Amino acid sequence: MTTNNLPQEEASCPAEGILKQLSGKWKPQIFRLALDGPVRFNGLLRQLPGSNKQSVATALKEMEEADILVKTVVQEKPLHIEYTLSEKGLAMVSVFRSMEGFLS
Amino acid sequence: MTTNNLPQEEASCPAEGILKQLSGKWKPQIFRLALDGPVRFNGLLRQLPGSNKQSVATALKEMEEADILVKTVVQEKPLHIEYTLSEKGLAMVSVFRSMEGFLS
DNA sequence: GTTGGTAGTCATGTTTTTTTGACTAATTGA
DNA sequence: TCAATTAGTCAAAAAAACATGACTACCAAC
Repeated sequence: MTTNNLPQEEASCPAEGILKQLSGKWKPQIFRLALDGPVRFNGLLRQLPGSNKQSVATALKEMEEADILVKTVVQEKPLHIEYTLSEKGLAMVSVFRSMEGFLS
Repeated sequence: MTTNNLPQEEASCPAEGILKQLSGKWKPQIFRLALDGPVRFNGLLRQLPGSNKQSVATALKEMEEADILVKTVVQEKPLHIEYTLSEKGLAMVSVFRSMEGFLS
């Protein structure tokens, strides 16, 4: 058999994939805002000073792909899109909480 | 008074600093190896295929500065240097464990 | 029909992170 | 004294992440 053709990360450190899903310049803050309720693209742009469309769009897409956020088209006027924490996302609160003990 | 001159990260998301201390291409794996006992510079280079001196040196320095690892000169022959998990580093195991529930 | 809000994409440029390869310097064993 | 092992540093290049500005497309109000 072949020895190991998984990306070395996953093989040697299970936490590494999760770490990647959560890190980046805007993801932690988006996560945090999503804890307070559904977030929206333009809303995030306003709530995250210094951010930009491209970066927010990328973060949202990656967090959706990682099944942290769920994207929903809301059939109300004005028609818009909401991003909500998935069950997995919600469960990840424990990860964030475990980090809050280390405020230097 | 001034409103808020902290780096926005720390202000808006406490976990963000810790996330930064743990993320990077090699830090999680170094952390994991350090769980099994003291690690050494050349040893890490051998144990982390694809790594390089510069990156390992930087990771070790940053993890030392973040008080995750403690650097010790071991007065044995051959005289060498060991990096051991600090108390804080050891406590951070809980952070890694909290992530291990999310293996996709 | 023009303005303004929704949610983006695309190409490009800048900045940060990571890698490469050469080099240093002390210690040890033959 | 020569070679190997220890643990790095340094400058430069490559790769990845992030930012900028222009543009698209849909819908609603005026």
